[in-house]
Amino acid sequence: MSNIAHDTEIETQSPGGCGPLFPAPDSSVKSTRQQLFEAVRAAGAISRMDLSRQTGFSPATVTQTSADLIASGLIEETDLPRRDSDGGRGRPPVGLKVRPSAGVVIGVKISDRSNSAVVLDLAGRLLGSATLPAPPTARSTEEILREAEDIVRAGLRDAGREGARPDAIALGLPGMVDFDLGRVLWCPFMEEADIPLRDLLCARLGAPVRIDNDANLLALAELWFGEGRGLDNFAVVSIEHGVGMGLVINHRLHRGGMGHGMEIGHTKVQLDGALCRCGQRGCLEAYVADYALVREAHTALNLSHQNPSADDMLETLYRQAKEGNALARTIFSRAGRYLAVGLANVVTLFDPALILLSGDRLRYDFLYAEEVLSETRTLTHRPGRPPTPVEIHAWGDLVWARGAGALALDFATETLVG
Amino acid sequence: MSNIAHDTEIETQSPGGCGPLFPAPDSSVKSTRQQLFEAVRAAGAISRMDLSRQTGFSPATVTQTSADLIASGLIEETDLPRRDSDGGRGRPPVGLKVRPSAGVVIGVKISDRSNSAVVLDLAGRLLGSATLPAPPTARSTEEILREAEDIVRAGLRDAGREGARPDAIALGLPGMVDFDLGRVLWCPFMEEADIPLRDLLCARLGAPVRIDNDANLLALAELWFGEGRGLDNFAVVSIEHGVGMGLVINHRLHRGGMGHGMEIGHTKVQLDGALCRCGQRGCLEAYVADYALVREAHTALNLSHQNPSADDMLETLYRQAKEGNALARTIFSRAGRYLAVGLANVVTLFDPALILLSGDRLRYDFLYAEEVLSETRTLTHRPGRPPTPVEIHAWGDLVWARGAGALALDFATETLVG
DNA sequence: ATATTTATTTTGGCTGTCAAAAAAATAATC
DNA sequence: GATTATTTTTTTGACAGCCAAAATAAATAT
Repeated sequence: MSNIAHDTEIETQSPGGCGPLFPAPDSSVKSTRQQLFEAVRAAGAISRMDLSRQTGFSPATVTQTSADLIASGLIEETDLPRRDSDGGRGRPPVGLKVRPSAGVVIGVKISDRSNSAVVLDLAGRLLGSATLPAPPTARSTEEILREAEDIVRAGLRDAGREGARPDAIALGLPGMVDFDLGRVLWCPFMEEADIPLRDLLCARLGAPVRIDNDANLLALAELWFGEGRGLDNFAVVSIEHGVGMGLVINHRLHRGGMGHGMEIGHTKVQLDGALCRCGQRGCLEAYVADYALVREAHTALNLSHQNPSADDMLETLYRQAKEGNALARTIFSRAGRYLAVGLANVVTLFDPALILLSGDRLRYDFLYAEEVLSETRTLTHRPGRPPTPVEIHAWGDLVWARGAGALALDFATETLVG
Repeated sequence: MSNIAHDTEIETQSPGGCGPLFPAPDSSVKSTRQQLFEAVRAAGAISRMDLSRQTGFSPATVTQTSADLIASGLIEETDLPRRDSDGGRGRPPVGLKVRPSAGVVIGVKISDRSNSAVVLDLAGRLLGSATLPAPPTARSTEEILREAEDIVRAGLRDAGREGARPDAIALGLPGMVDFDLGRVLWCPFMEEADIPLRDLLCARLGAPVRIDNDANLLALAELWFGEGRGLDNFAVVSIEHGVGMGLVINHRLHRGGMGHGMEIGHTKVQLDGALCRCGQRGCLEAYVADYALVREAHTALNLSHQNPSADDMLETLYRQAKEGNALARTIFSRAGRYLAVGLANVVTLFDPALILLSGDRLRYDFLYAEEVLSETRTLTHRPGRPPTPVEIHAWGDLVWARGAGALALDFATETLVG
């Protein structure tokens, strides 16, 4: 017979109701105006009917709202490339596109090698860019501010808009950045910590500013301009000095519970493993980052009497591996295996639709080798399910700035259109 | 001078526009009616003014909509507990609460030990429950359907609603479940694979059905009835036969890119590590799951001549560890260390506001020991940031069914209120 | 009793959205 | 070349939803 049992500890939950508690009214709902504007920008050029079909708004609403957006100078009519689909009968559609001069935004990336900036119009098109060498030393907040100012100015000059006041500026840098508060909690090349950089920049540059972690910028670059545009969710993993990750969930960048970046570099791939610069052992970064490879190269290449720079050392190690030096090869191959474990864990935990690998070209041959990808596939093999695709995406040096540009674009759109 | 460089590969992206591409009009927007209903349920009992303040709708709208909801028989007025805050001057507020008889839903959990069900009213209150032993053998789809029917009937009987037609039923089971398609891709105790169980159940039980992975149910139980109600995001990790995880992001259960559960159990904690039943090596599960412990117990306890059940063996191992048997202790302590690595990786990657540990009481002493939690803290230590809280949450056996109840409640709400 | 305070309802109006009809602009057909 | 078919876009009129402000209700304080 039925062995019915009551669960007494649950019975007592009555006073408070049930269901998720929402802290504030959901602010993520965009106005029709903004939705349509963004759909126009996403499409490049699109007819009113297609807009209606894509967004679900009625043709009447699209006509009205687009008239409104045109009157505001935000979009304009344009020719539409001939669509060969059905004969071409009927009234030909007229395209809508973002009016380029509706706004200007700037995306900036500050790093320990070079600073760069892109200048974009409100349609997301590149108006100009600039790259300036960055000092290799630790820098004060004041220096960072000046560098930001310089690179912004150089970018505007290249775009032929000297002295223009951008509608939004976004700046990315490595380290721990609290996006919501606009503070740099820690940055590898900054002397000070916990700096309210966003507000300082805002005051200095006379434009609204957002700051973010550079790994997030990569994800934004893919989401806005690259592979990720059509995907519900994906992860971008980048190997530079550290190992970073940006995660897009449901078409939006996910910044984690505390508002900081996702730190794949410090996931543990080995219990009691190699020492990481964070002080812990077994971090992925301690196996695949620059300094980890250099550390091993130091031993393997027997270069301890010289004192070459880290970059040179890495270069040498890389060359030797390519020439067939077994020791040098094992260094890369071990790093590669651990990288595969790290990637596999991301796949297993998040199950993203795609993983994009990004970073310095130097590393492609070894760390992004087919061997690593195949090991990742092995480690995540699930019967009956296709393996998560892992792609290597090589961009130019301006990706980061481009991602920052996307962030700025998003911000400016809210201000100008919303 | 400025070392300006153009990035040619980007210049050529013009045709397609930029920004995320949204596949379909965002369907996640709820009607005012439903938002207010859910706010009432979340609060338990709440005045119209408080409702207005919480949801951001004007008092006028709240009055109108609540009148509408009352007319539909979904909510009703109620007394409000005296609020001592300010003197108690002015017109006393009138409470609103969900009308209990507005609907009935059932949450069901099928497992390899016992099946259970809870019957809830639309306010989320427990009307009745039932638990029936489950056969330890592999079961056919037909058997699962019959068991589901039985446990639903037993639940309704316990709730004194024999023969009632529930407004929604949700069912959870271990394994791989495709929520969106309503299919069981694989379940440890089912003979067949890739079964459209949702639709089969729907036909059999005559009510709308949803099915989900049991780890997700735990997360839903916490989100609706437990610790997670007030949190933006959190993870629930459960150790049973396998190791599962449910992840709540932004007040919503995240089901992963492919729609399946997050599989923390198969994250790799050791390169070339212990063999897992999934065929791979180094999975967390291969160190902390039942069968892993039993495997080691087999060696340690020197019981190979007998043939005790896995449960008995675990019990023996546990007792011996408690009595001070060093070998038995090392088994648990190693498992604990790997669990710490697994948890640390979740913290590092997701940065959730809270991690809840859930599972069988038996395991609390060793796998959920303070030692493990402290190791997790060590492995995730970030200077300047407080450690991610990890809590052990002990529920009764009905948690899973309760989580399924939440899922059913959500479904029924949409149908009845939306 | 009267003033004060807080909650709720009523009123009137505004905004956004849509369905349906009309208009516009083309190709196909006779 | 006129007519018809087809597709896009605009116009029209109406309705739903939400709100601000005023009015009403129900209590406490004086």
